[in-house]
Amino acid sequence: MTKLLKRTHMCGVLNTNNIDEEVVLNGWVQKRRNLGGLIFVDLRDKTGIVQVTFDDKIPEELFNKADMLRSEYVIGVRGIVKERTAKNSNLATGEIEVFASDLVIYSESETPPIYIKDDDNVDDNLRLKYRYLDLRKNKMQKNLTFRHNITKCAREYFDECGFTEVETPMLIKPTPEGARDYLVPSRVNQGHFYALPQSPQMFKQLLMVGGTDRYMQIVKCFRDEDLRADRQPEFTQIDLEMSFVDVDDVISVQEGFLKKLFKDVMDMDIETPFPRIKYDEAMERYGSDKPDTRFGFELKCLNETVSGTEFKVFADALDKGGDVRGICIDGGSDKFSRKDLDKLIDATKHYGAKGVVWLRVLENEINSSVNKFFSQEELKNIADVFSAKENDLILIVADKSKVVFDSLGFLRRHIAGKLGLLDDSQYNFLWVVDFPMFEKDDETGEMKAMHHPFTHPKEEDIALLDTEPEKAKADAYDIVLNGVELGGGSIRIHDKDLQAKMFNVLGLSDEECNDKFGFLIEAFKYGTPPHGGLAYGLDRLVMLLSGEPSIREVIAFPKNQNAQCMVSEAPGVAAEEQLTELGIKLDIETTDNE
RNA sequence: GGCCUGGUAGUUCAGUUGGUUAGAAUGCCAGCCUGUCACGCUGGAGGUCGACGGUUCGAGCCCGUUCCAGGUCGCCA
Repeated sequence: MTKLLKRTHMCGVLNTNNIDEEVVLNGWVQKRRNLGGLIFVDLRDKTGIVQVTFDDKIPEELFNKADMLRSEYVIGVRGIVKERTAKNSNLATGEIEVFASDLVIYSESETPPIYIKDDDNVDDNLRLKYRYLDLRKNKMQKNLTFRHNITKCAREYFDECGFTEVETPMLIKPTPEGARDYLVPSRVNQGHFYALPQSPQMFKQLLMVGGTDRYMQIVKCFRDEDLRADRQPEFTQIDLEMSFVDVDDVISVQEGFLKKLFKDVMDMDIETPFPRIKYDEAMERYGSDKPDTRFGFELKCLNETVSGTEFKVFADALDKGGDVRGICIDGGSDKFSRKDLDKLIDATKHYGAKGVVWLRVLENEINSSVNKFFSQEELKNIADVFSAKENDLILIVADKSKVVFDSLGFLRRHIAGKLGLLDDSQYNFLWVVDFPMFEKDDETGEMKAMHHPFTHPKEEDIALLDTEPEKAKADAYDIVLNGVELGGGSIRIHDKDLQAKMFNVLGLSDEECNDKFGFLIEAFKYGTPPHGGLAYGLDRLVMLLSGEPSIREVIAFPKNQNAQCMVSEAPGVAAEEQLTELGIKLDIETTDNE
């Protein structure tokens, strides 16, 4: 065992106040620069980098040892802090350096496959495979600390508000609804499976029945769905539930949290209460249920303006009960060439749009892709809906509503990005409220709960459940920041008759209900407080506040797009004995990593 | 499952119309160097061009198949 030099200071905190102090530092060699009779070593730990200097006043043996140092060697150094003769303003510790008097090499390192540098540009896969090296980057350590500060703030705030952190089980009953479950076989109950929770939803409601009053948990959740830049198979929620509350109560507690959060971790004062917008209005104006309100380009409906038109695309859409809507890009006409427009139009095809009609408002006329079908006067009428002025660009989509909203919602945000209108320093919070209770499954035509089956309808819409359930709105809300859904929740049903009605609309038989939610329904028989809650996507929250483009940057060991852990190579093949013990026979061949 | 982009040195990339020995930067190794901090200078090593097949006198480049990665749509109560 090498001698341990007991650390007295972290590298990144040394400054001119430490001059003439003897310090002991531990860390990794960022870089060695040998100038011949003088060796500089940049020493790094999670706080930063400091320069250690070896000169010819030290014993030759020590100097030679310093010459052996290579990147990522782990060392201990004893030395005296001195003011630098040549200062480095790019380095936080650039005013000083440490003249070494002792050096211990704890461990050597092979040449690392990735650079330990914040601004590197290395293949994601390589970063994930060597995540422990990647994590040595100052930026990654900052992100982990930042995440820690956010969870710390959440625990403090909700504790002050009377919440109790309670752990709910990780091995729960599979639910065939919603996202795909991760299944865990039970050895003791062969042929039976646990699921890993997609959220602690039912258990947190049981806690309310159990008198916990206010619950919070920072909790891992699991969904076996395809990955995205902002979606991992295991992710973390700040999960909350409160008894004896209505929508306003939940919202005001959360606004208090976000205000404190921004003060504590961003040192920013944000204004509360946040604006609230109804779901229908969000769709009408932004084509999205999570609108980014940092810029304009709001949607306008053209159904009336173009009614009676002979242009087949518009007429067809209207005939079929669809919509004709558009957005106006202020001063956008000369920023997008014909080729650019073609690219934009092509990109909207992902969202089902078969085409996009464009209008350029010029000095004395309106140029458009549909000049053949519309008179100048008709085009002018369209432009007037947007109060368009010279050099504006209008983009119109006609199709069924969902396609129109999705396409324009995409175009709106995409174009804002291209025009550099997404200001990272601006934080626009928004509550989207009054979500519909149900959505129709396109394939089966069945009604599905938009949020989940325990969501409370708005008081005035309860009667609609019997007559026109598709029109019923819910006491459900999402918190949206700059176009990203940070969290969502609802007031829950606590009345068993109303719950029965809800299941009825969803087309669930008593048997199905019992099978899926029996224990919750049973619990509700014994005195249930009115309750509601909300859950934040912690990873997204950290991503957004740290300005990272992907949640992988704020998760220590994320999965790659195929849901594999590149470090440990999970998932792996189970041993034959394990499977036998579990009573599981595979009907496919598996091998380890090809 | 669909679509888009990519895969060439340890790493990041370039590679012309298909042409002879596949380049650059950086990293690595060795030597020199006392104020560097992207140290400098000199020299050196380093390649199954993702894989397989095809076309061709000749393939990093063209064609087909396939694997891998990222993004995205579907999916995500």
